[in-house]
Amino acid sequence: MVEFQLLDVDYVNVNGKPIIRIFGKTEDGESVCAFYENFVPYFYAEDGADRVLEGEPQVIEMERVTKKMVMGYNVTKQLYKIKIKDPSKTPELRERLSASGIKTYEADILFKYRFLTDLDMQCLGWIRTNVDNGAATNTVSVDKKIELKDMEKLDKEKDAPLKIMAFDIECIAMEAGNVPDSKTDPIILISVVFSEPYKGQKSMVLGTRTGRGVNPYTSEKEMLEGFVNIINEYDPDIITGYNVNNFDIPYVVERMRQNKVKPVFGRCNEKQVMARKIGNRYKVSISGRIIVDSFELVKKDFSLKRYGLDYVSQNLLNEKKVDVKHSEIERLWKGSTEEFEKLVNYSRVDSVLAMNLVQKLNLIDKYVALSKISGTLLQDTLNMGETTRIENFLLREFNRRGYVYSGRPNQSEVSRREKNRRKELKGGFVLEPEKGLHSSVLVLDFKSMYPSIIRSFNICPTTLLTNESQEPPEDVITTVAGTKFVSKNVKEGIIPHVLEKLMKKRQETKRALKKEKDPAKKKSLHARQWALKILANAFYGHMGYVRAKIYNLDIANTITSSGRDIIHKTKTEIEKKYGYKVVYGDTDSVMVKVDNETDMQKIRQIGTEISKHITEKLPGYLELEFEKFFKQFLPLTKKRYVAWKFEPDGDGWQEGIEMKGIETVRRDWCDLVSETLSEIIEIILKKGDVKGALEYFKSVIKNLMRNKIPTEKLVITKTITKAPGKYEGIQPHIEAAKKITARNPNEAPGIGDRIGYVIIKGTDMLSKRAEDPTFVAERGIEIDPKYYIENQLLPPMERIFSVLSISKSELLGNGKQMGLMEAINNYNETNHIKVLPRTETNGFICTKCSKFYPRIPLVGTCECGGELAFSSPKGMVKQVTL
DNA sequence: TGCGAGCGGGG
DNA sequence: GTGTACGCTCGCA
Repeated sequence: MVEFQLLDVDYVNVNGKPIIRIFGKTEDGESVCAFYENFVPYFYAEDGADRVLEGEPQVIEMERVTKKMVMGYNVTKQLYKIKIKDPSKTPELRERLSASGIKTYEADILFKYRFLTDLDMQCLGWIRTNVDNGAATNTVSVDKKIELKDMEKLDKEKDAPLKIMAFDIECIAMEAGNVPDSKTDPIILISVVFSEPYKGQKSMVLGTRTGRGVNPYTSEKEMLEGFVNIINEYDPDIITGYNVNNFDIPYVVERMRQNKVKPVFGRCNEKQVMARKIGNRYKVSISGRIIVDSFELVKKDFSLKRYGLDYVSQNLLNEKKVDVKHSEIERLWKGSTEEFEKLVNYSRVDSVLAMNLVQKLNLIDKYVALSKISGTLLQDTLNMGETTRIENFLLREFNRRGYVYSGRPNQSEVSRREKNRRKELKGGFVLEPEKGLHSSVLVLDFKSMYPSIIRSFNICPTTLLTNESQEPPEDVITTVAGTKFVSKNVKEGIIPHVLEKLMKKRQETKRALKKEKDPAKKKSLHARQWALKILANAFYGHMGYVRAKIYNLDIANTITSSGRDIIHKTKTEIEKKYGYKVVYGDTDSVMVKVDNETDMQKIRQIGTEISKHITEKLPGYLELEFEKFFKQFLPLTKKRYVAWKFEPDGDGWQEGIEMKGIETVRRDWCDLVSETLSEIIEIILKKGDVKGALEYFKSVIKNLMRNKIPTEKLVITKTITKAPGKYEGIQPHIEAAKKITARNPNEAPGIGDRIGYVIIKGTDMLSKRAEDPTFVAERGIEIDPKYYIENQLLPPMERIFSVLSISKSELLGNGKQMGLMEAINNYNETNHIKVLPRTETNGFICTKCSKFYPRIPLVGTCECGGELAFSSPKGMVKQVTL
């Protein structure tokens, strides 16, 4: 008997017959490959297929079947179920049929998914088989080979232990300053890190130079062969590294090709590792193993200013890279023993960090949970988007109930949909926010609004009444959008049904999570409830996604218009019944100003009371919830606000600053901006002191004018993206790079390097005044305060103050809300810029050439010399006086 | 405001 | 492999 957990599936063609291979792992950590024969590929096609495929040798059998269609209530069709020999011939047959105007169904389901769906097997699910014989094949390299004859699916929560291997390569670019080219530039070092010791070692560095801690090889070819052997012997389930998908793996594969080394380090001895270029990215696959690119996962899961390995490991792991610049690698490689050792260590640490990111941040937990729920293979869950998961999930649910799933839209269908969607799909309801700083605001949210709407109105392609629907029944729900769905009594929609299952499972999981003490189980339960939420929330978006197989604009519109209707009614009811003002609302939430109530007990009570009342009045499963309390709430525009929030936390409250649509960290801002912005927001919200915030802003400007701000806070960072000569315009970071190069040709920055610079005083054009911060600090060169005030500080600060200057004019002295302008003029007499309060304006427009500016340009006039006027969505408003 | 181009990470 | 595969930021009108 063997029990194993399913990790990956593929198939091989043996004598014209496909054999499914299931790669898995036992609880003891043995790798398994189970072969499943006699699974026949098939698809469906409409009438006429018999004629077109007459005499086709691929066809084994054509069976007449009646299938339910996904789109429209009670639509059935007579189809042919066409069984064929070779799954890879399907596209060809599909195209032939389609050329004759015959529609096909499920002819775009990958064979491995056809298998998983029909046998109802889950990725990471457990399988038990009584056969324990080694299958007679040496095409795979695993601990156990099994012929899968009789099997049983097990309901087992436990996960098999997965072996991880991280690696990183170093190479030297022939052309200095360029990224190495795998066609010409050899690999010099490969570092490898193991999650379980391999030959007693936690890590290894392979190299073509001898030295301490290096496994030496006489040539690159030999080293690559050594690398292949290590992988195959260690037999990892997961291969990771930083940017392995788009750099290391394609690079290694190409070097192997150059050196005539077979890139075979998957669990199949016959399949080479694939690294195919698609667009400007690579798609890589290693059969039987899972590639986890820690760079791509970090980028998806964490919001950071930068994603370089140095920055990422510093910020997420609090671990440091060995400090080696790319330009130094060649020198270290050719240098002294010590220098070489530094390089070896540098390489090793990079692999360690890639491994630590995966392990310490639990990067794959979420994807494991998503795979288990959606039935998508882990590798696909990692690489692909939500669409794949939803479609894999729904294929099972629809097939199980006698439906044949719709096909993927072709390019022309996609563009047709895109055109209509832009015109016709209306989004959620966003209330124009009441201007000003509000105190005591309740935030009430609809719990999973769109899923609840879908369930409440039984919204599903299979319940939608279309003109193809047979015998429209009496019991019909007419939605606010005018669409009609049969009620649940007549027939429960599949999507509402699965949503109910998912939402209930989530509640159960959350309950279990509360009781669970074991940290490992807690982690997996947490990931599970998260994945259930993500999947449930994705259905609405999916049906409104133009590439979805079950795209339906009417359904998407029904969901959003129901949402708008509900929010609208909620607002009206709250204002009518309680006399409170709804100051803002967005899609599924309303913000209610509760006079100036500050008693937290009372707040909670009012919030609960309103939610309860509204919930009772609403149809179906819709539920309004008291989410949190904003002690101070400052809306800037739709979708953008800052607030001092208090979230209920047991009997107490969790306090914090919430910012929506406002970034305090942006890569093109220097630290001074982020710091000042955060500070000002904090003063306004927590102290309610707009004047104080203004004073603070003035003091920052004062310090800037007196050259008292540390240079490092003024550094702006940009990446060199192409050769210096290829830049058309003059750009500050390029000018700074030129200066660095001129002073020290050894340190010349190249393509891909990030350049930090500051803007110094002078008469040259701005870009020419960009300077190396170290140089500026050493020489005590004066920075240009005007630049920092106008280009860096002012735009974000003005966004905050402009909404306040109107509503809080009493604080600044009546009619003298130009405080910000004064602040600047006090310290800079030559300044021409006036900050005007933003009322109905969305920017500025030239009176002469009509060029639009979101903000007043520095020079105060348009490029063409024309004068600027306020622009509003309704047109030009009034003249700007400068 | 609304859209298209272009780049990220890696050495 | 029953393949065709981003997603955000920035500059420009």
